[in-house]
Parts: sequence; C-alpha cells; structure tokens
Amino acid sequence: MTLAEENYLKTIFHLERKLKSEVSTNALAERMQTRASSVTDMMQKLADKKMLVYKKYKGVQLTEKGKKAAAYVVRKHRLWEVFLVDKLNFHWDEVHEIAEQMEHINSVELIKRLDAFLGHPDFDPHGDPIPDKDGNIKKAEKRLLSELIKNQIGICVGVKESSPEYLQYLDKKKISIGTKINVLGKEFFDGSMMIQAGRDQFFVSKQIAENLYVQTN
Amino acid sequence: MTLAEENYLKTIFHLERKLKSEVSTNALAERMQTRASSVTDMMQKLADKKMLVYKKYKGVQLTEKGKKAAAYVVRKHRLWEVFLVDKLNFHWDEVHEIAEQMEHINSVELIKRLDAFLGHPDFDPHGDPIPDKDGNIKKAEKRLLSELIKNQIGICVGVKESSPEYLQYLDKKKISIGTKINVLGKEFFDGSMMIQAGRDQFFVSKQIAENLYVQTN
DNA sequence: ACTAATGTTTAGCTTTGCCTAAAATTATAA
DNA sequence: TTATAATTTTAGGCAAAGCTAAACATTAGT
Ligand SMILES: [Mn+2]
Ligand SMILES: [Mn+2]
Ligand SMILES: [Mn+2]
Ligand SMILES: [Mn+2]
Repeated sequence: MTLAEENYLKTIFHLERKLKSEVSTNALAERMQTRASSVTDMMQKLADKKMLVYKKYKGVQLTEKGKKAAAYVVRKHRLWEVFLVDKLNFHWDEVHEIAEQMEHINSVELIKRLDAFLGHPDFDPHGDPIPDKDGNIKKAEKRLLSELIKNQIGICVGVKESSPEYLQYLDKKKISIGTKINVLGKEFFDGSMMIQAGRDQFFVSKQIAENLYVQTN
Repeated sequence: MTLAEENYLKTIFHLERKLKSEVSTNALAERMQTRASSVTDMMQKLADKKMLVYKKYKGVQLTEKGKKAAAYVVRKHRLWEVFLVDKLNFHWDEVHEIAEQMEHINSVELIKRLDAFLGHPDFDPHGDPIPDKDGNIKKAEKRLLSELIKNQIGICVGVKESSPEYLQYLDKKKISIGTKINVLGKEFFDGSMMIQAGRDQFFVSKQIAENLYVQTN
C-alpha cells in the first residue's frame, strides 16, 4: 500500500458510509482535491489489486479486502490523534494534519503497542470510533444536539464536523467531550437553541447544534 | 524537503563525520543501496537547492544550510527512537526501521512537544547524541571498550555498531546502557578480553569490544 | 608517459501519481 | 425524443526518483 493508495481507500471508505452507495469519480475528486482523471487512474489500479469493484461510469465499491485496509488506516489515524491529545497535550483542533501524516507509518507492532500505551481507546478526540484490528467499528448510540427537545440533557460525545473553525468555536464556549448540555429552549422557526453548557448559558444556531453529538442516557 | 532528499542529507551528514572529508558518489551509493547514477542526479538537485557544494568528479560537502537540515532529520530519528523504547517498551534492536519512517513526519510543534514529553533527552537508546533544534551535537567523552586495559572499569554508554545482531548479542550477555564493565584480563595477541559485566564474567572478542562505548569517569 | 582500472556522469527508459484536453457516455429537460 | 449538459474516461504529458548502458575523468601500475 502506497501513501496515495491508502489515502484513496480511506476517503472511499468515509464516502461509502456517508452516501450509502457506490462512490462516484467526481465525489472522490472533490474530497481528495484532485482531478477526475487522476481518480479514474487510481480506481483502475485499486481494482487490479482487488481493493474495490470498479464499473466504468458507475463508480466504485470497496471489497472486503479494501474495507479492511481502509479501516486500518482510519484506526491508525485516530489512535495517533488520541496520542497527540492525551500524551502531547495538543488541542483537538490541531491534530488532524499531523495524524494525516502519521497514519501512513507502517508497523503492525507499533500500532499494537501504541494502542496499549493509550489504554485501548474506543474513540478519538473528536468522538469518532476507532476501528479494531479487524476493521470492526462499534457505533455508539449518539444523537445530534439538534434532535433534542426542551429540557432534555445530553453529554457531548463528539462532533460531526471537525474543522478547526468549528472546534475553536466550541472551545470558546467551553464545550468539549464530556460537557453536560441542557436544552433550555428551542426555536422552531430556525432551529436555534438556548442551552446550558457546563456553567454557562447561551444561544446556539441550528448549524452549531446539528454538528454536535450528545448521548442522552 | 522530500523524503528522498531528507534521506540523502542524513546519509551525507553521517558519512562526512565518519570520513572527515567530502563524500564520494560511490560511498553514498553504497550506503543508500542505490546506483551511482541516481546519486549524481540527487546531488545536482541538492546543489541547486544550496544544501551542498557539488564539484563534478570530486564529491559533495554539506553547506551550513544542508548541515542544519540533516541534523534536524537525525534529531527527529533519535527522539522517535527514545519514544519507542521509553514509552512503547520496544527493545533497542527493534526501533531503527520504525524511526526511519517517523523521522520524516513534518511538524515543528510535534517535535517540540515530543522532546518535552520525553524529558529533553540528550542521547538515544543506542547512546548516540540527539542534536538540538539548531543542529548542535554535544559529544560525550566516551571510549571504546577495546581501549581499556586490565582492571579498568567503564559504564556502557552506547554502541558504535547498532545492527540488530550485535544488539541481540549484547542482550544475551545482559549488557545495556548503564551496565558496569570491569576488564579482568586482556589478550594482546587477538585483543580479546575477559570482562565482568554486571554479575557475569565472560570472554569478549576484539570485534565485540571495539564496538561498545564506555565512560571511564 | 601511457595504458588499464576505477570512479563518475550522461543519455535514455521506467513507474508512480498527477495534470490538461479531447472523446465517450450517461443524465436532463424541452 | 432529441439536443444539451454533466460526468467520466482516454490520450498524451510532466516531474520525481529510480535504473542500465555508454561515455567521460581520474588514478594507478608499468
Ligand atoms: Mn482526523
Ligand atoms: Mn478525528
Ligand atoms: Mn536509528
Ligand atoms: Mn539510534
């Protein structure tokens, strides 16, 4: 697996779960910041390697082999994010770029030991699940903050969007994983909410609320 | 700096200190397991980038800029080796290959924090000095075990050769960094020695003794 | 000093991963 | 149902980093 191949597999993996269908050439090209023609080239190569099924003009679908390889890249990425936050005290909005590089380090033993060193974490610093060695992802029962109604309480367990901008907004509002959020009121017109997060009370827009995952026990 | 460029710089850096002269094309080709023609190509590229001075048929010499870049790669390599041994409990003969990959991760902040996390170590698990951010290497006063005479005592502080085979030999003999070694006798004919290492007494050949660094306070 | 051996560079090819432009296919909409 | 639009693939190239074979320089041996 070359670096480029790993990046393609990972992206297809994410898009497949998001779109719940085959992944189109253009969708991939946009996500990978590259050209459709480059994508086609790589799809043909990955099809040769039995990582995915490629049907001309019809998009691609990962094989079991491809899914496993992709999930392992995701596993490495998320374990390194945990390392960066838990051990090197990086902030959750700073780790993605670095993990993007570290996910390509190739050593089974390294990842095994890293996992143990971190205490076999199940979720990364953004609340995303870490696939196990075999590629299985346990999905937590979590809901979007925007789905809660007045007076419901949730614990923040992750983010849907994890851009630095959004994460920095959450920081400013002192919301992080584990923060208790109480819905004090909800505006039906625009979906905005008045919430209590930790000790503070303030409004959040629908856009904010529908990118935050909470657990309502 | 591409991965290939970093690897060339690092190798030139090591060869320059070893040979104390310009580095020849063939010397580099051998060390890098590549062909002389490939080396020539890269030397011309690195000369364009002012990383080294290249004189046709006369070998290359790093510029200050090149030396600094090379030392930084060495710094990253050795810090990761410390991480692997101290934090992930790898054995000192297992870390080089992995560090060979990790040394290319590109993030100044990452290395700054890693260094702090490791307690600003001065030496790597093989006893080699870790250059500081500016490329300065403090060299320890250390001598080869083979230079000691009968009844001298030294503390193992590093190895000259660090192949897995040699390191595994040392392990079998329970010699590691910090081990106290007492020269009980020395054979002038072949340079072999009877030593006491820790609690055990045994013979070591000249080849063993001239690859182990000790400090004789 | 000249020739042979050794060391180094150049020329020309290969593979990977990307690009643009053009051709082919599929989707949309009048 | 056709023409137009959008999507996708192919053709042809480029840069990086490697290779082999051939040419060129240096060094060494006689
Ligand atoms: Mn990430
Ligand atoms: Mn993440
Ligand atoms: Mn090493
Ligand atoms: Mn080392």
